[in-house]
Amino acid sequence: MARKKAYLEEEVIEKAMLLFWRKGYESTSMQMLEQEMGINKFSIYSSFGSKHGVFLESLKSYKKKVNGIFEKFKNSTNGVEGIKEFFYESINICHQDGNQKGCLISNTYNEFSETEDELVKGEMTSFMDNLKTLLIAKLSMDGTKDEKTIMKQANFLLLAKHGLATASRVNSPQEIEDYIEITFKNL
Amino acid sequence: MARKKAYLEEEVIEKAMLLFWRKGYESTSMQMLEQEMGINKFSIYSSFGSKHGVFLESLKSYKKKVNGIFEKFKNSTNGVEGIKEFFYESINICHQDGNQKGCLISNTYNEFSETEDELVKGEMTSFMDNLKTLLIAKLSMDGTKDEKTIMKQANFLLLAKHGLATASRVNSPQEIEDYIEITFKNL
DNA sequence: TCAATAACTAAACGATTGTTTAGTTATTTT
DNA sequence: AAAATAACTAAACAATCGTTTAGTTATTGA
Repeated sequence: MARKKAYLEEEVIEKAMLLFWRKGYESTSMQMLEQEMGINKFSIYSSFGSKHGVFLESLKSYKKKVNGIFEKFKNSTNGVEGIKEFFYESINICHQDGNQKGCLISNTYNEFSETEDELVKGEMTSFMDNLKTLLIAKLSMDGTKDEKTIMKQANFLLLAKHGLATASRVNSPQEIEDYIEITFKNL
Repeated sequence: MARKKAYLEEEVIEKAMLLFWRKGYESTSMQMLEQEMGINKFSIYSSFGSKHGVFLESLKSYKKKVNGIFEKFKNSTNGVEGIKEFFYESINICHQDGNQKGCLISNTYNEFSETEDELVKGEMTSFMDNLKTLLIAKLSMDGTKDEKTIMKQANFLLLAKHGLATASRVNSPQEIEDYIEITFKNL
């Protein structure tokens, strides 16, 4: 055939993801992406079609990153304690490398909430829906709570998780620690 | 002297604020501001110097808007119950006019957290610090809690308030209602 | 070895960003 | 009424945005 690609798409997307994670979508330019991904615009466009395409692939890459702790949470059998562990592990990812860049999913959720980008928003919504279903399952595990309580607590935790991810960009570790402790005190 | 201004700066800033509130800073263009404020670029620049200047004035305008409920909270004498009322009134502002645009302060906090804009970030931080001081005062009111507990609960509520304001853009009223209910059950 | 083909470089694309400026209109004071 | 002055209109500014395209380089299969 012809010349081979001098880069692996998976690798350059990982780099793009890290940039989007730090800066958000709108504030990241193609110029920055060129530099960070180490390939030029032509290559970016021939591999991913558009800036939007790079972003969607970056979201996939991030999901792979969190998939480990998500699977572990899915397989946990210790109810509320499993949820708490999941929260702590999620926060650890947010603080990775000493950064405070939050969670890419939550950041994206916030940034795109007022846009018309139904594709990205759909990705976010499905993620939240999956999390809610999982929370309900874990809360039901010990069999002591009625359905109404379970639904309320699931909504509470869903919002807490999103708020926590967002807050991890600006709040101190102590504030976050205190928040988690009290959140799980009465469940 | 000479010709009079055909607009009131206070009025056009109110309109700019509503636009920033809806779209955020970066996604709002001068073209949009012209249209929304009803005056042209020259007038905007002669009155406020720059887009950044318009934004800072808009933040002031928003603070005036929330100042009422903030003062009421400051003067409340019923401890935790006063905090809860303050939370509900804050959420009502977020959902004003049937919109779901969150709280401009929290939105700005999120959008600017990774920028170098120390001016805007300073405004946000001082706002949060004031809130924290106030929360500590209200939590101390009944005199039953030790200092350590008070600090933890203040951190918890600070994060809850920010998370709530952020979540109000994307979560349903039911989810928010459930969140507040359980949040205050844990105190 | 050589035509075929895909990946590369680099420059330019039109559109839009925030900002400025030249020229016109309206109001004020003497 | 006329000179002075500030607010207005509208066009253009340079810079940057995401995207495309023409031309070159490297690798492939025949």
